[in-house]
Amino acid sequence: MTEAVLSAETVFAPVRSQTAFEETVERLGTAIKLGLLPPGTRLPAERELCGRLGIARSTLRQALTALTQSGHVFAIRGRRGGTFVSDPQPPADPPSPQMLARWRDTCDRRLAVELGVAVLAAERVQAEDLLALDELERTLEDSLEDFSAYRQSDIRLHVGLAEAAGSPSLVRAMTEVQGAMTDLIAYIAHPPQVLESSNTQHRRLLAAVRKSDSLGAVKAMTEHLQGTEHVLAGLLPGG
Amino acid sequence: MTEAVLSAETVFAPVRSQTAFEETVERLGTAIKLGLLPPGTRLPAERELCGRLGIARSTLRQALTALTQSGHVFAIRGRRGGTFVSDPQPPADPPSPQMLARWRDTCDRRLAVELGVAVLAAERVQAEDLLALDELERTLEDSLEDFSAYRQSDIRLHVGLAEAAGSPSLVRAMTEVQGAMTDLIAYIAHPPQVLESSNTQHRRLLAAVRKSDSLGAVKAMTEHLQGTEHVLAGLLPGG
DNA sequence: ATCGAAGGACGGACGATCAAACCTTTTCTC
DNA sequence: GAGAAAAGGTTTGATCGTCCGTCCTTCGAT
Repeated sequence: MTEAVLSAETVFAPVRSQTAFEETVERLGTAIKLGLLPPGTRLPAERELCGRLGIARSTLRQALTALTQSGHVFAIRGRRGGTFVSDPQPPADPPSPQMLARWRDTCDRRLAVELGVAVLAAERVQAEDLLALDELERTLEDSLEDFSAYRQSDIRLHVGLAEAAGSPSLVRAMTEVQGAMTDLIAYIAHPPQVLESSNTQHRRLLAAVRKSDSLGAVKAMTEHLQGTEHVLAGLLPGG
Repeated sequence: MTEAVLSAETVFAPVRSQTAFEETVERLGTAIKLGLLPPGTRLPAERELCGRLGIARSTLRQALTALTQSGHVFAIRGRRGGTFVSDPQPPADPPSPQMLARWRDTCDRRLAVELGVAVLAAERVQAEDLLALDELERTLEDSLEDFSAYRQSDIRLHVGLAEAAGSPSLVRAMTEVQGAMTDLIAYIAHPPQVLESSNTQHRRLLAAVRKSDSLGAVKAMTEHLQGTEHVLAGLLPGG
């Protein structure tokens, strides 16, 4: 009976109606911040992109204008013009208070996505996926001194795992949740030794995935995520 | 490099902008179908509910009208009136073609949510939660002959676990994904022996959660979900 | 010099949503 | 029995987001 009441809390919680404009800014902005669309990348032409996104061109232009003003993209007119990802990217802005207030919930969501991805990747990974993932892991080894570069490749690795898991929803969820995590950890110092231990976990994770060892992948991933969570718990309120 | 292309596929995928009206019908309808709002339940008064949902009263009424016409709720006027969940509920309509086409993706999403919930519940469950979960598990034992009743309690158990996990997002995600699963499995026969083995897995799951054995919970949950997936794989295309 | 492909700008139409009233029904209270 | 109160039901107008179509501007390729 107390259960019905608890569920009702979430059933009757506010409906979050993002507009197409907001959602587009979010999607493109996150992809850019995560490095999924690296600096210099040319976006599809407006007339094509609005079709792909399923929105009107005017709505897409609103989003692109916002991203232009925030410095994430710039436009070049004329033939061979287009909209390009800026280089360098503008500095990330500090996490919002609401973001900080919900940091644990964000970590929980991330946990779910990453565990699901770990299990499915272990079940479904292809040889070619493993080659790409190994390459990314090697890149990570060489980026211990540059957190920005490290984080970029780290994201690629995790999103790459989601792609190897073969679930479109989980790829989407992974990018969303990595975007949220990036906002949280951008301002936190990550000394090389922390990244080193993170890499150890990456290796264990990939080894388990290679052996199709779902449980091993879960174990490695759990430890991997606990590292982040402990750091955040020490620095943020409500830890 | 091939990776950037793959990610772009999902980055540029259509933005799905549900209207407040649609989202409200979905939320309330799912909660009702899942039994989170049992027949006879009185919803909060319109003037209060629209405030809680963060929408205008006219929008809420659109949603309530839709749910009334589909037979899920009915309204009584006058003082002491209100909007009530119908008893009995209208029969579920068959899964849509798109639903069937994406069934594997739905299972993947479910896997992620359930694994995350399993791990977090094992870490955070309270004694009182365990009492309620045990009670639900006992109810399940007595419902082997009535799949409708079984499914209802099954959902309660899984949502209850999500609540024990203490993550609002995961409670929401769990109800969403259980709603999707319900659409998929409503028309599939579930003989008592299948439910019996499902119960065995429930017991193992709860035992692991009780021992704060995250890995055991993951293992039990994985096996539990594989049962469903195998059944679906045998009956639906793309298996 | 011209054409084509790209971004840029404008305006009308439409639908979803909101806000604020007001109406009708029923029950509780005095 | 006469309100008052609490609920659903109705109406109206304004606002905003979005779509669609059209046209303008820029500039590299031919």
